Amino acid sequence: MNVENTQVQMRKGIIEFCILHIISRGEVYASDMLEELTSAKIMVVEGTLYPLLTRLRKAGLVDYKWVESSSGPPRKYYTLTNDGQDFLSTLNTTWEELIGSTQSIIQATTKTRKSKTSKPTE
Amino acid sequence: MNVENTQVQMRKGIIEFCILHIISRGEVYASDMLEELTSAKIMVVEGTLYPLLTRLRKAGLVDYKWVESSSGPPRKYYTLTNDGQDFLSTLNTTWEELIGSTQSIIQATTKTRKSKTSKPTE
DNA sequence: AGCCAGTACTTGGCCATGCATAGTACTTTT
DNA sequence: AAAAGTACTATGCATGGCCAAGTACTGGCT
Repeated sequence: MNVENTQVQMRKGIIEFCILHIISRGEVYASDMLEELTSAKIMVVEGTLYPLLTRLRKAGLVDYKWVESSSGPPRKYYTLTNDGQDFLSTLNTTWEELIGSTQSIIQATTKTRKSKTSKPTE
Repeated sequence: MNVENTQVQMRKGIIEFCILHIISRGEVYASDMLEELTSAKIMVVEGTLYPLLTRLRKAGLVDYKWVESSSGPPRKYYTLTNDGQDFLSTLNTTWEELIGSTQSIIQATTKTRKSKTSKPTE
């Protein structure tokens, strides 16, 4: 149990959320997404992103089309499906609730504690 | 890939963060923590909390002492160790960075997109 | 005393995600 | 033709949340 690992765990699920957001703003392919995530200080590697995109496609949340590139192999440009947009809307709500809940916990002071059952330190 | 599962994944690691915060505010036992998490709308069940507390103890981040109860079996009252406090400090920074990064992604508008390599939809 | 309900904690197994690593395929450069 | 670069694919591992069943202690009830 080290800090690095906990930081990884904290990001689980959030990466998916971010990817959906990025795709929702316009057609992109994998390297575009990696660039945006990196510039936002969310470090993601290929081995994480590609399997995730495959999962999203199999779930019907995103779709893609092949577009030939002038410099290399063709690229998969992704778009959100209707289901994907609904999914993202739900996640937006979930995210806000999660932030709110967490903030309420980390900002709570000791006086919040209901001393109904707790009063050790004897 | 359903919403429920994604919501579960989003909370990974964050639960650990919240638990450490709750313990940092004073001695508590498991039911106290469950109560605080529930009132903050973070649904956690015993099967999640107890193994987590065991992990934290084995990692030396928390410690506990047995306190007899007037209504049932004795309870484990948890406290943060020095290592636990250091760990929590680091996580606080991680949390703020994660929030900031995610907000920057979900609030970005299309104009943010660097059209260096991307310009399909022809 | 014997039994049941409530409280607190424990354990084993399942599933999904992030990631490391290696590999395939296509294009351009030399 | 060989090498380098780009884009995508596939496999296997580690971790955490959760379900479910189980253990152990206490107090109330008959």
